[in-house]
Amino acid sequence: MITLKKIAEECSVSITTVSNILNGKSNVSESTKERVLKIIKATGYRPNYMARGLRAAKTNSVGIIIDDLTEFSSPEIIDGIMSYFEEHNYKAILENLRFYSKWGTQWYHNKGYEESVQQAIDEFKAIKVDGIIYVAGHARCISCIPNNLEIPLVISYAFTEQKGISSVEFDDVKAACDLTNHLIASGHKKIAVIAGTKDNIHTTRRIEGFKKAMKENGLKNEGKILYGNWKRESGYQAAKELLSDSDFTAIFCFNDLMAAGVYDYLNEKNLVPGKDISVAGFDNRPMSQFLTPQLTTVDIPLYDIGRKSAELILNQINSPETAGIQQSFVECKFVERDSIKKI
Amino acid sequence: MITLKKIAEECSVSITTVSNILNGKSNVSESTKERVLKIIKATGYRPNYMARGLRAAKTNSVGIIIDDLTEFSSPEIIDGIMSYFEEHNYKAILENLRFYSKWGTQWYHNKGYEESVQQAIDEFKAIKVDGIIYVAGHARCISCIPNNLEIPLVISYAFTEQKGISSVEFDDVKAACDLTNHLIASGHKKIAVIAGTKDNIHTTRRIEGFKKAMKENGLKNEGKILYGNWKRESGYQAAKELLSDSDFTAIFCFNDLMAAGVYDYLNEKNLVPGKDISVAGFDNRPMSQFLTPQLTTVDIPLYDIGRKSAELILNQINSPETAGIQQSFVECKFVERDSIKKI
DNA sequence: CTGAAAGCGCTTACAG
DNA sequence: CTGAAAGCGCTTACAG
Repeated sequence: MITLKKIAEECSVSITTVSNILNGKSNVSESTKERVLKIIKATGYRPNYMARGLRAAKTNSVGIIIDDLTEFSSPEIIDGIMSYFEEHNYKAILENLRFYSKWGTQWYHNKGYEESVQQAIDEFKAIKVDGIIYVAGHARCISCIPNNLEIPLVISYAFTEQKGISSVEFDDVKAACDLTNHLIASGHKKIAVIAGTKDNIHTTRRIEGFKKAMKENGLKNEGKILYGNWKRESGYQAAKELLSDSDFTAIFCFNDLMAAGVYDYLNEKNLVPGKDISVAGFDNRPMSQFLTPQLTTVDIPLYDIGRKSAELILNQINSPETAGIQQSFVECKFVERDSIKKI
Repeated sequence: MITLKKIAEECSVSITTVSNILNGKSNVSESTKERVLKIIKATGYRPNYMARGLRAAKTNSVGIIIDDLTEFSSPEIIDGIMSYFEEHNYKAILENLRFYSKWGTQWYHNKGYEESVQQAIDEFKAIKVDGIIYVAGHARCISCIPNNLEIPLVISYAFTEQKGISSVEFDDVKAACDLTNHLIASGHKKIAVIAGTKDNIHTTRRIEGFKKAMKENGLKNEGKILYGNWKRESGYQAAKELLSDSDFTAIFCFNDLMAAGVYDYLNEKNLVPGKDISVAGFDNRPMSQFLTPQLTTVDIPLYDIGRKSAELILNQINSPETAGIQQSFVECKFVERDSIKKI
C-alpha cells in the first residue's frame, strides 16, 4: 500500500510537508506544493482514514441509527441526509435497528428497545463518528439518549425533551388542519375521522389540527373519531362501523393504508369513494396513486427532513459554539387528487 | 476517554494482557481474565475502532455502494445485508450514488457514472473496509470494477464478467416461465407481453422465460411482444396499441407499474381486468395489492438476495482460500391474487 | 518554508 | 502465563 512516507521519499521532502499540503495548510511554497500534488495524483495515493481518524480524533463520518430501514419513511430521509453529506464530504455509517421487522408495530412497548439504542450509540462512539443522527420510524418523544454523550446527536422524524438535542419533524398539526380546511371548503360539514393508534403522537397532533380547522370554521364535529391501527384492515373495520350509524359526507383517514381499507368497504357496499363518500388520506405513499379513484392525501417532506437533519448535525460538529439547539418542523404538501367531491 | 492503558493500570497488568483478553486469546489465566473483564465492564470501556483498524488492518466493516437507495429494491436488500452483518458483528458503511435521482432511469447511458463508481471504491479503500458490496438498481453486466482491487467485492442484484467477483441475482427466467405456465394452466393460449425497455437484461431474461413456457406447452405465441419503459403510462399506451388490433386473453406485464397502466386503459374502456382481460405483473410492489382487482405477480426475494450477498462477502473476507467465486440466483415466489381468470 | 520527533490507541511477534 | 517494545500511518506542536 502506498503511504505518506513513500510519497515523501518520492518527492524528497518530509512527511510533514506532504501532510501539510494534503490538509491545505498555507505554509508551503507553491513550487513544492505543485510537485508533490502531481506525484500524489499520479500514484493515486489516498490518506489512510484510520490513521487520520486515530490521530486527529475527527473522522468525517456520522453514524445513522435507524428504527427500521424498511419503514416507508426511512429510505427517503436517509437519501436526503446522504445527499447533504455528499456535498460536504461526510460519510454515513448505518446501524439499522430493525425494530418493526423484529418486534412488529408495537415494538416500542418492548423493554429491550432502549438498550438496543444505547448499544448502537456506544458502538458509534467506539467507531469515533463525529456525530449521530437518529432516524425514527414514527414521531415520539425519545428519552433514551445518554446525557453524557460527548458528541452531537440530532433526532430525525421524532423529538426529545432532553437538553442539547436538536430534532426535525414535519408539521402534523398544520397538515391535518389544511386538509380539513380543504374538506370544508369543498362543502363538507360532517366529517368522520379514522385516526391512528391512540397512544401515537401523529394521532394526537392530527386530531388537534382537525379540531382546530373545524373550530375555526364554526363547525361542531358531528362525526365520530374512530381509532385504527394504521393498517388497511382497520380502515375497513372502521368504515363498517361508521357506515352503520353515522351521518357524514367525508372520512379523513390518518394514513393512506387505512383509506385503502375504507375503499375496500365502500366497494363492497357498492358505494363509490369520491362520489358517494369523500375520502382523504395521509402520507402520500406510492400506493395512494393506484387506488381508484386516486387518493387525495398529504405528502410528507421526507427528503427535506433528511437534508435538514444533516445540516443541523454538521453545524453542530463544525461550529458547536454557534449552532443552536432547535426543534424544527418542516411543512407538508397537500396533494389533491380525485377522492374528494365538491358538494 | 478511557483507554487500554488505563484499564491495564487499573488492573495492574500489562496492556498486552488486556489486549489478549479482549481478543479472546487463550494464553491468559482465568483469574486475571475474570478480574480484568470485571473492570472493563464496570468502566464501559470499548476499544478504539480507529486504533484497532490501523494496527490490525481489519476493520470489521464493509462498504455498500448503492446505485440508488430510493429504488424500490434497495432498502430491502440492504435490510437483508444488515441483518446478516448484525449477526456477525460487522458494520456497514453506505455510499449512495443516487443515480436515478440525479440522472433519471437512463442514467447508465451517462458517461460520468463509471467514474462515480470508481470514486466510491477508492473512498472505501481509503476507509479500509474489509470488503465491498455493490447493490445495483437493476440487473446488468457491471464492468467498471478495477481489476487490482485487493479487497473482495460482491455484486448484488446484477452481475459481472470480471474474474473473481461473486454476484447474486434473482432468477428472472424461471419466474417468467413459471408465471407463463400459470397463465397457460389457467386456460390462456394467446398471451400478449408488455416487456420493459429493450436494452434491459430483465427484459431479455423474462422474454426468454416466457418463450420457454410457451414452447414447452406447444404454443406458438400468437400475441405480440410490446416494449414499454417500466412506467405506468407506458403500460397504458401499450394496452391501447394491443387492444386496437390484437387477439389475446391475457397480458403479461414485466412490472407492476405497467400492469397498473393496463388497468388504467381497461377501466377507461369499461373493460374489467381479471375478467375481460387477465393481467399479470412482476415485482410484487406494495402498490400491487391496492389495484382493483389485486394483481397477480411475482415476488422478488430482495431480503434473501441481501442475506446471500452478505454471506458471500464475509466468507471471502474471513476465508479467502476456501470461498469460491459464484454467480448465484435466488428463486422468486409466485404471488397469486385476483387478476387472472380461469378460462 | 521545511523537517525531526512525539504520540494517537491499539496488536503482535518475541523474550522470559 | 505475563510484559516490554515496535510499529500501524497519520497529525501536530515545535525548532530552525
